[in-house]
Amino acid sequence: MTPRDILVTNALPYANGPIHLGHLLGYIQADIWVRFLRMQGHTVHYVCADDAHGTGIMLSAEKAGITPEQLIEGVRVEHHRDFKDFLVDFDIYYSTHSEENRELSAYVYQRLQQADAIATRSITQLFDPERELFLSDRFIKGQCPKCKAENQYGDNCEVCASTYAATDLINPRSTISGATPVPKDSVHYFFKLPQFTAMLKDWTRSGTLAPSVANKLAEWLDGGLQEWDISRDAPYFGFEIPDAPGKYFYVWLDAPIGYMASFKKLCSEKGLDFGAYWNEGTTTELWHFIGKDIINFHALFWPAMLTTAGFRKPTSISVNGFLTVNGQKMSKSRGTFIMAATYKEHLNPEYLRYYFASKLGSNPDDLDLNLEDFTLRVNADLVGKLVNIASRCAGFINRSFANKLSPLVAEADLISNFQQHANEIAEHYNNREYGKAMRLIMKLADDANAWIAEKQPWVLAKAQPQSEAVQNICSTGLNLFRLLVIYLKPVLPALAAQVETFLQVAPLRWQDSTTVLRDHTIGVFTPLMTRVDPDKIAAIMEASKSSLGASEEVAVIDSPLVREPIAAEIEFPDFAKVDMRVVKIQHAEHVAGADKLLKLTLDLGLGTDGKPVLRTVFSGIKSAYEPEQLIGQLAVMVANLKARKMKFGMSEGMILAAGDGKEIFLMAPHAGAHPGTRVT
RNA sequence: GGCAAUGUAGCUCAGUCGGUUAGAGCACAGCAUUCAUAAUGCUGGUGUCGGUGGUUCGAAUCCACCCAUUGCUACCA
Repeated sequence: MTPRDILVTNALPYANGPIHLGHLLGYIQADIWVRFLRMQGHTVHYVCADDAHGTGIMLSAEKAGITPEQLIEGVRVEHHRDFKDFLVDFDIYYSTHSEENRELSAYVYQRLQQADAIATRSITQLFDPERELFLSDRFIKGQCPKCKAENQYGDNCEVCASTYAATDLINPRSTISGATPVPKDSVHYFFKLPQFTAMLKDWTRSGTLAPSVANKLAEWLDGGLQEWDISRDAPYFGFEIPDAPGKYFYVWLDAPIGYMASFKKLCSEKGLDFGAYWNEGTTTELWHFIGKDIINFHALFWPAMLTTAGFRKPTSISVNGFLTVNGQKMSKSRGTFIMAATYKEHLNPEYLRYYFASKLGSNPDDLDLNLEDFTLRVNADLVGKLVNIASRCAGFINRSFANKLSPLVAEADLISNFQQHANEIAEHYNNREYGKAMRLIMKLADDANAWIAEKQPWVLAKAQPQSEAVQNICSTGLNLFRLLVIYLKPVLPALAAQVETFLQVAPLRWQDSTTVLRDHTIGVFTPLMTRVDPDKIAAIMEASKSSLGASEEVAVIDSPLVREPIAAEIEFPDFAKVDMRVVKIQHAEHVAGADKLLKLTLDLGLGTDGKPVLRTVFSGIKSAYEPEQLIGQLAVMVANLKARKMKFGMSEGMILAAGDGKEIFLMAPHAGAHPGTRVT
């Protein structure tokens, strides 16, 4: 096996909130890979850092009344602790707000400039005049220009899904100050991405990416790349662009460079060769583990930047999907938005590592953490199957044979069969097909238990406790267990460490799967892992509800008035144009083929001819009312509204109702009002 | 709206270069066992493989359309 030299990075979490279970999926995936390769004897450097720049951090710090530097250092320590708790074994956990990153970002930028890959031009953006800062789309809300839905973000409408520019919003307002944003021009710096289209098309199809990821990128590549805006105006927490006072690098410019910076710091600490991992033409490997939400940054912008700046491109990018809990998006109200720290308080992190591993493949599919399935699977596989093998064999060895394994094994074929699977399992790990590896390992655990059940050492021990056969069988069982633990060590490093102590062996490496313990003295067995207590799961969900539900409420005030602010002022004559009348609903019926409409016949009272004036109105109130309950009721209609042809007929007016789209309430006069009376 | 991914037993997932009665683990039922953290073994039923139509001697697997879920739609973080 040729030794590999690999630099592995994990996506940089944003230094603006705690690590949750969704984050952990990607980190645990990468960590398992790193641990596996290290066990095989390869050289792996594993780096990460906090992503510490941007408007979000600036505003959070302000809100907390501290400096951004204070905020990000506090969060960094917390993040690093969470990762350690989940046994994610980084060589360094740094920050993008570092001197190394400032220098590297400036360097890369200057190389881009020299290569004529930077353009500048003035663009118009919305500006918060109160706070004096430019507003990105997520900080602007207003009415959708297409469907008129209220309270939509500046980039797209969640109701009608149309996309638009923030400047197109009706009645836009800053979510930071509430002020009405004004358009303002400013010079921005752009990375000329389109000139790399051909290179990227080749690179994305060169085997560095999973096919489904390459397909995703093809959407952008075929649709035509745009120049990428890499500057932000002050005030902005980040690095100022060299020779451009008041202009800062956009956080996503310096975030991936943070991988380099973090590694550079590690190099200076450990005397490693930075260039051996980053220079063009190097033979070492560079792997990025990321979530599928940031594919474009890593597989489009980043390789283009690296190439232009004279660095190597990534060997591969491994993409993971999102985590769902109980089949749904993580939700604060359901208690499934679980923080790493909350989980850690109640449950063993290795349970989660195993569960993720058992369901992870190399593809970027979403992964569901079904808490009931989690409990059953962990208990059955780890406690019932795996640990049980040691538990049922160790007693005999401890009690009757002075902790000594026999010089012989009872079933050499079985052991050798276990050993022969090492390569296949290794292949699965290497390909990040952990689910396949776990299935295979658990199949072997089943075989081990079945074999012990067949040999019945307890029956032999009853007749003759000191029987050599008993020692051989149990020694074989413990050897099988040892092999399984070697195979599981990348996933369960803490369990493996306990087993190393129990078996009194040096830290297990992959190569150790070729050997067998004979004539070897072990320690006394103590329970290695306990079952998942369902009460703990309930406690986690309860804690997740209370800790997060509350803080969330404070941040966002939700009321009809907030969702839909009062419209622009009008004069009385404008109001007087609307002629509203009391009506009696003479008849109401369902409309065949209509999802939302009811057909109403409204009685306006007697007309000049002495006959009742009747109007037909189609009203979208089907979801809230049954026709029968409406008949005979009083209501209010707009009587002078121009008739409108609808799919199901003419609608001659509108009936007044209050509603937010979900609930609907008809307006009704108090009892005694007469049909035809004007409402003013 | 466009694009993409996903949709296989109660649950979580394998499985498709088209080919015998569609698989695993868990759950469930019965039996056995009691060395082991009530752990283990054996046996057993379970599915219109999202829907409709097509190609084919033959389709979970290929094609078309549709439905559902999720995501993306880069000058958001």
